[in-house]
Amino acid sequence: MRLFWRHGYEATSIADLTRTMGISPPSLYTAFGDKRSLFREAVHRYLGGVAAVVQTIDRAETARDAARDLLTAAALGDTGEDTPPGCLLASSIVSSSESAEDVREELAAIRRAIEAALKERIERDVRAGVLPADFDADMMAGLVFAVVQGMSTQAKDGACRDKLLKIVDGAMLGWPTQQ
Amino acid sequence: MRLFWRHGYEATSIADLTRTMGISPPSLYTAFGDKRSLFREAVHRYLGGVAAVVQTIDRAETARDAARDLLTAAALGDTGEDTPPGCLLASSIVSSSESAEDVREELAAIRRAIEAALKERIERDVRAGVLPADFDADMMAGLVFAVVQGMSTQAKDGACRDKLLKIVDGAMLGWPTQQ
DNA sequence: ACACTTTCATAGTGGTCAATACAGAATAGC
DNA sequence: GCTATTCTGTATTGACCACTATGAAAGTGT
Repeated sequence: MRLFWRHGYEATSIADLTRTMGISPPSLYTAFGDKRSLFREAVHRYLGGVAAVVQTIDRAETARDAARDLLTAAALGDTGEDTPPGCLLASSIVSSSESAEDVREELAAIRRAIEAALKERIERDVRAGVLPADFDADMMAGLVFAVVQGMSTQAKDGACRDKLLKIVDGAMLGWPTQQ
Repeated sequence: MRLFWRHGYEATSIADLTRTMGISPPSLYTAFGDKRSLFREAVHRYLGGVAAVVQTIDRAETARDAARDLLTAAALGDTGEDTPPGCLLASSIVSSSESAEDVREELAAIRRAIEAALKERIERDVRAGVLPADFDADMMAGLVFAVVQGMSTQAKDGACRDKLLKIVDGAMLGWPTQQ
């Protein structure tokens, strides 16, 4: 997983993977099918399942908490001491060859699904009066995920954890103050 | 340039380039040296030079204008009708193999340079009293560039222009109201 | 102890990569 | 008209890609 995380999907070769995992290519293929399936497995382990992420969003105290939790988790995950910089989901396939386009689209679908869950969580708070009626769920969910994506690249560019946590604070400035 | 823009640096092959440009490999190599130099040339044409971008930031009326202009230009550029979705600078090398790591670092340096220029522009406005004394330049410049990066990925994921322009508005909510 | 199944690594498969050697065409100089 | 020189396209280079066929080694049941 670390290799995909560090170098992305296409730049990670089967030979790299077998060398690191200490197994031979046929073992890898009988265990995982093909490179694509192995990558899917890595993404699943990374996220702990899309459903789990969506559930965490739904069960947050408020939409604001959900947004801040997502951003903070991303900032911390992007700058873990024992893990590669950046986010596997955000950075492992951004631009791809046509042969990997469908893998890219799978990741994009996951990103959209999580963003949609946050948007619905925001709309729920708007309906409940927790957030103002003119609070734009589409805008704020989009902003949160743009920032998640952007922080991943910044981490790869060398940004430190404090920098990313500042960005999280900056991204939350548009939310109404608690009171 | 369009090929690099659409598929990224590593996923674009010399064969793709020569086919599209209508020239043969030796012509390309005598004209540009190698793939790396050709890519550098493409980035230069895309940005119109880093110095020009920095100058635009410096010459903006206010730091706020500079930030909004950057974000808006990115949102429009990411969703041009006649150009590939996303941003060449932001998306053409995010994760790379070790052999392309130095090209990636070159792009990262450009991104950092532009962000640093915006940060300094903000600090100038803080010193001049245009922005409050506690306005965090590092935070807001970081936020702007995280959003620029994130919008590029969202555009590649299929986001439309209106969505990105909304995100721009969201990213600007943290700035003090004009008056 | 022996036949049989399963496991796994070596050694390749065809294909594509960035980059170039070389041969033929076109142009210039006289 | 003829040689010399500069281009340009084809074909090739060695390296690496995802993936697999084959054969050796290790168990396992009797």
